[in-house]
Amino acid sequence: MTKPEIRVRIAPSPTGDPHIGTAYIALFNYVFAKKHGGKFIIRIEDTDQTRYRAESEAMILDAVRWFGIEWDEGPDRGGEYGPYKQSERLAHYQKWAKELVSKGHAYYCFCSSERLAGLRKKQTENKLPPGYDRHCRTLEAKEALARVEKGEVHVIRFKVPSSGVTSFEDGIRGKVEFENTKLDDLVILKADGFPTYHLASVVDDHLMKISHVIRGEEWVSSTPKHVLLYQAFGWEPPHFTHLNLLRNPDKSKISKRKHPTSILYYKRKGILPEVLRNFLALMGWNPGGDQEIFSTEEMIEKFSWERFSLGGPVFDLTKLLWMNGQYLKKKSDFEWVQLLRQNVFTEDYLLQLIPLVKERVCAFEEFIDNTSFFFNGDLKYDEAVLPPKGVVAKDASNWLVELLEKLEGLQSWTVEHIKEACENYCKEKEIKTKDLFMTLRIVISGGTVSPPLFETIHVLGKEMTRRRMRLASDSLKKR
RNA sequence: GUCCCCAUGGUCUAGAGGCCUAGGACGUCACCCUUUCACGGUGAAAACCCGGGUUCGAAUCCCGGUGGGGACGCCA
Repeated sequence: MTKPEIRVRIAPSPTGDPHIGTAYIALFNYVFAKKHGGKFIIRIEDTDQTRYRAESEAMILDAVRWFGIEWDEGPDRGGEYGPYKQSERLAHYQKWAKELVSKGHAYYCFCSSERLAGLRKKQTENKLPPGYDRHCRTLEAKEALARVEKGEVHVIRFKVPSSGVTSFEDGIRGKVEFENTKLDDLVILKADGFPTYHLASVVDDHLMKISHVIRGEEWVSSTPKHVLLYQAFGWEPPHFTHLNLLRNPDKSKISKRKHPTSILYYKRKGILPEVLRNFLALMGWNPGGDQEIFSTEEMIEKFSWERFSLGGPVFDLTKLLWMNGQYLKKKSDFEWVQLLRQNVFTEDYLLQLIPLVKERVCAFEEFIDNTSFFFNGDLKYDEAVLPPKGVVAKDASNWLVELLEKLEGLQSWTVEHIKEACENYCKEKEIKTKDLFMTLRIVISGGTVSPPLFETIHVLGKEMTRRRMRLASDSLKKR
């Protein structure tokens, strides 16, 4: 008998920027797979049509590739168990959801979102744990089917047993138990025919022969639901391992409001991918002893879950920067030239910059001065001049926060969209464009003189813009 | 509110009952090196959440509290 193959996956959902948490989870999945000669798979979980961003999928794949871990199967390279995009696998989920209905493990539910919202509100007000009241669970199967056939809007819910205990063996936490009475009947198939995460991941993990599910701690409390689903299907569940979540400096789950979370930010900043891997590895794991600098190959060689400690690690930019310096010092001068050409002075970036400064530069000696803020990280400027005359610091801080939200919501990062968002915001808030734009100019460029604002923001990119606006609004708030 | 997870300096961590006078790293401070800055070197301040057990002995095991986090969506 040969041992079953180790197969692990990451399942990012294309709803925004490639997330540092994805890189973290990916690293441990990858290392675990390589340690045991297994396969590492990427599956795109695009089952939420409302939050779906077309450009996000390619960005995530590119970011993971940059991060330096290669996948064996995935949406772009296929594999034996494809397709690797959930939106292309809808038939599976519908089939298996109906299977559960016919076996009596799931039922049609016709409750409206309004009813559910009202229910939740009432439960919360009465200090009860929110959850579905199983209103449709007792419907006659025949009657329900008739309503479905009539075209009534419905979802499919899973029938959680009303007694008993569901447990699983976590790879690093040991046995975790939940009482079934504490679980509610989760939706597995939405009204639009798309599956929820719970159904899709269980079906796919089974179909793709995933042996170990290594994911973030936020999934611990839904794992019993997944185990129950496996049981209902009559499938063998995979091994589950839940990693601690990366934290903001205030210990809450890492979030872009409080900490840069985009992988692109770190890339843009000039962090080497091998440093990010080394640093992330240290968030919970270490090779033993005092060694802190190590390659991913070394990590694979020495890896075991026994050396993984729980407790949410705060992601410390300062130490990351120190480590990056350690690596950079060891690079040869020639390697530096290569790295600078590949990461900083790229043809592509220079071509974006030149049109912005061409008219204001008479000789190349002026080029650096005119573009330095495009290459710098966090800027230094006199905060006193940030709020326009007659505006209090706190208001200016709010402008930045609110405008940033608008910019985050943009469907694409184009000059037109940025311009529109900024101008609309001024109109909405009855702010003088001159006031907002000067503040913004200083925040973005560090000075009162710069190339055209929207073009500048566009070229600077979302990650840096976000960082500078957040930093500025935070320090304004404190004034 | 309910359930689940976690708990060593400000931060990342070592520590698997005596090796702990709790080790390393980042950061901080001081000094040295140096025309400056940085690097580098030396040193310092800084932690076992609290209370009960178990044990000859507990940072380490058990229980309870406290604290932090996560989850409770037709989001993942």
